[in-house]
Amino acid sequence: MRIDMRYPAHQKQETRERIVRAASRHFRGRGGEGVAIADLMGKLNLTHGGFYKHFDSKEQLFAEAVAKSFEDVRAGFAEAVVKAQPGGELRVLIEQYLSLEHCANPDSGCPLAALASEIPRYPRAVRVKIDRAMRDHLKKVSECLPGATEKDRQRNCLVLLSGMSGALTLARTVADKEMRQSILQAAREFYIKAFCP
Amino acid sequence: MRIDMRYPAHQKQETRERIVRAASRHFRGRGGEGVAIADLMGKLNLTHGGFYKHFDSKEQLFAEAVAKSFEDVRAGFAEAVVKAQPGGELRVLIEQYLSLEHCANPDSGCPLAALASEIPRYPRAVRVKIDRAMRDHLKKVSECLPGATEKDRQRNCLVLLSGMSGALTLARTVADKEMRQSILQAAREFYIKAFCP
DNA sequence: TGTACATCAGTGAACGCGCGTTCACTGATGTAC
DNA sequence: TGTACATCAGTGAACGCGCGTTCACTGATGTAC
Repeated sequence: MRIDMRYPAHQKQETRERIVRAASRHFRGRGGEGVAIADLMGKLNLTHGGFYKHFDSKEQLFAEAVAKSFEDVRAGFAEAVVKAQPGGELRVLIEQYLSLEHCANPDSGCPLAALASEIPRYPRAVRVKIDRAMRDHLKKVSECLPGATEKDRQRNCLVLLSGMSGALTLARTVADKEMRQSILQAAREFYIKAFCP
Repeated sequence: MRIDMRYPAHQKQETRERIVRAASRHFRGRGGEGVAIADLMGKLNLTHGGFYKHFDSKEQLFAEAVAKSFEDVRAGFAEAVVKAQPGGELRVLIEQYLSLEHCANPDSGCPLAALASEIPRYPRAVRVKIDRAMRDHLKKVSECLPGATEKDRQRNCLVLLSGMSGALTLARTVADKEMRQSILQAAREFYIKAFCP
């Protein structure tokens, strides 16, 4: 009897990560119900059947993909922030978040803006996972914010991030380009004034 | 040959309105894809086939229902505002919007918070219709806001409404009740300080 | 070094269900005469 | 006042499609000996 029959290679892990990465973009771009497993796998030159070798369900993938999206966004923040002059980090963060570019590219942007209104409708297990990722995100981003105590900074961060995501979503909703611009601009000015020392 | 064969009664109009009203609640509560025509009609003791005597498509209904939702919300505002002491209208509006009650009842609440992130994915025709309703809403609500010119007030209104809807959506997303409370409270304090003279 | 073989990621057909939309129909309404 | 009949809101079976999930399979990997 064999007891030590090892599985081959770590390639599985890699495939799994490719799926999550692709899903993260697709979900943000098209919403939870706009993404079909077969399509998603097809984009990676895989067939849909294999999906269940990696995930229990589409919902599980959704939760992981959203969590991953927060990390993505933070990476984008970090990139922008190092280019900022000292003291101007927060301003850069706000300007980037409320940019036309972010507005036009939901699939690589903030998952809160892209998916927020559908998340509350997912089952608790999914939401708990997303919740954790979000708190983590909040905690990390709050380091850039003003506030005497950590609690203060986190409260500010909550308000800033939710406010900006609301403004971005609103901008994406309106059909008129000019209106979109002016929403973004008004929000930029407001949040910079409110939060940048 | 008869030329003047009138249709019977105005009852059709009434049915149509009942459908829009029910849809307005259902869509807010479950999202665009969470509502099935047959279900919706069933709730009104009608069968699904008749739906197409009133609407071209589900999307058309969605657009109308969302537009209707804005009116609903305004009616709720108006009700709260008359109870406020003079000068305190805006504060009441903010407190009501960011209340636990609004948070717990998306189906009778703000469509922006309930549906915002899926609207951008609808075809242009739908968005244009929703857009018009939203501008109308904005214009009317902006009368309660501070600001020297009408443009100023509208800009403020844009920022306030989008910000609050972001905060409300975030509160609905988190799984933990205490966190939900503290999001709402932080946002309430912030927006009251920022906008109430 | 070579051969048998267990494992398991990935394949693709099939299942089953939900649901938007169509369509032939029914029966109540109310006008024409 | 009564009767024939056109209209059309509402019915419910049927169609067709998309899609999540399952399952028997294949073939490459790499271990055992």
